[in-house]
Amino acid sequence: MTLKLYNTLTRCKQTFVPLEPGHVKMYYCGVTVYDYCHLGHARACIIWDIARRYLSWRGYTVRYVQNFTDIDDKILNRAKAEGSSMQAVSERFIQAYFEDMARLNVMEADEYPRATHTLDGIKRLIHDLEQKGYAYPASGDVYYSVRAFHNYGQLSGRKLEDMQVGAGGRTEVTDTDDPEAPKKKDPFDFALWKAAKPGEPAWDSAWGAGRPGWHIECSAMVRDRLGDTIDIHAGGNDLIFPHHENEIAQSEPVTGKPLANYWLHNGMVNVAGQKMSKSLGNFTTIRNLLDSGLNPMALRLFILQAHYRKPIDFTDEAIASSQNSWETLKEGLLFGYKFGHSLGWIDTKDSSFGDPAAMRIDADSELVQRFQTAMDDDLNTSGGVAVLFEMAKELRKTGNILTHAGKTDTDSQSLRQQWQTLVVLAQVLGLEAKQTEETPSTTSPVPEKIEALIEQRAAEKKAKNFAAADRIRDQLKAQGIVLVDKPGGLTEWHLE
RNA sequence: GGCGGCAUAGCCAAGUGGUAAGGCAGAGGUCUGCAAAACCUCCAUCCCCCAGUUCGAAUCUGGGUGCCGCCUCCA
Repeated sequence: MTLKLYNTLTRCKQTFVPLEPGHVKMYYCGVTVYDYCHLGHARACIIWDIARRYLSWRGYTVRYVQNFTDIDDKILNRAKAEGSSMQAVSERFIQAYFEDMARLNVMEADEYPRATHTLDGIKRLIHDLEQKGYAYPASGDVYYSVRAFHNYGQLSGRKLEDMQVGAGGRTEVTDTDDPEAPKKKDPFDFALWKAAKPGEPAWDSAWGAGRPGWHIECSAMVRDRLGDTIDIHAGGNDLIFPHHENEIAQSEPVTGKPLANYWLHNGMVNVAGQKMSKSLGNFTTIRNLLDSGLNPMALRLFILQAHYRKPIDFTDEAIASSQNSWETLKEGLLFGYKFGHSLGWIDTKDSSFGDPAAMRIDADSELVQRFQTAMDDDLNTSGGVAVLFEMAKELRKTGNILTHAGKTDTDSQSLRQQWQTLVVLAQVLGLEAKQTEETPSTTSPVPEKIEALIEQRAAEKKAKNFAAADRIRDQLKAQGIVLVDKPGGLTEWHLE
């Protein structure tokens, strides 16, 4: 079986073949750190986290690099508004980023280059572009000459003559507010270097003090950290044009090589059918969402239910559905912790128990194969999740039978295999159930007391004082203790 | 104006030529004093519309309709 990925550059699904067998160089265009991350960022981060996890699971050694854009007008504006500095603002939101991602169980990248740490590489690249005739200085700024690059538009599939300048509605052709407009030879040219403005951070350069434009940092970081050509370049589909188009234009004339072999783009998160974005004001931050009680794994499921290239709609109903879905999956994932001991598994107390890295599963089993087939098809996560649910429901059922009947017909080792397969595959999607989620720390119930109450309830039932019997049941329920009446007048209890 | 995408049950969603995965929600039954839990069962003759190709179409082709994204802030 081969992994196929949809490549924006070629507009089709292609068999993934890395530059170097067994190794993958992957770069994800990360966030501009001027505010807390919202659900849209969560989607991108989770999807590329899963791409990376899946590649690793498929046996590749993945080198995963993600940048932080920490030089930007929006960061500066925020710093000004707060009477703070650009550095202080970006540090704060980088910290917040790490906090949010840890909660979402997004693995850390191998490296997190920042624009402010890549100035040498940026200046070198601009210098090379200038030497080769792709860039020109203009009163302290340096611009990229779009018409000098014949392949311009290859990624986004557009021609310069077909594009409307300012169609995005933010700049107008004759806009006098755009101070760069008169300096550009062509309206489509973009800034590689911006001359310093008074009171703003600036770095020395051959063109005078200033700061880099937005697109150049990614070209420079990829080159510095991963080399001239990488395997996978990922990001939101709103970055295809101009950001990724410009990255190609900046890198390829200098190196003479493709910047990336596979360009992968995720779809947007929508609210009421429209893209979630800062400018529309319809965004929800990750931390707000999680602080309001949404389980991070439920949020993952929300994102995984749809294919990564399609838009997904953020609604209360969808979130509630994901929350309930997670409860189902979680029961399957916790099976080993709840029943392993009673099934005679001897290692349930070991520190490595439940660790997917220590588990060996049957890679040829039908379920694993189905999972892999789905994921091999351009990361069809919703197909993969379906396999997880089938396994989780089966385990939940067995667990329920164990709770209610005390025994099961399925043999212990086979159950162990089923459980481990679920845990391992869930881990590939970054879905993990913490054992601690299960046990409420509020009250540790005293078994003798409960037994006494159960006996008391049985007596009340016998005397047909059902109201009194129900009060006892409700009282225990409030403490998280669920009573199970079984045939023959027996009552058992377990924690919720 | 240019480029691209999407349309499948009450909701979300996979499936891209062989007769509709999965999730959420819902219904009936068993059990029960009633519940809860559990167990069993059910839940799209059909995939936006029209025409065509084919033995066979949700899937391919042509034409519509509707919605969305990008066109120098963007994940």
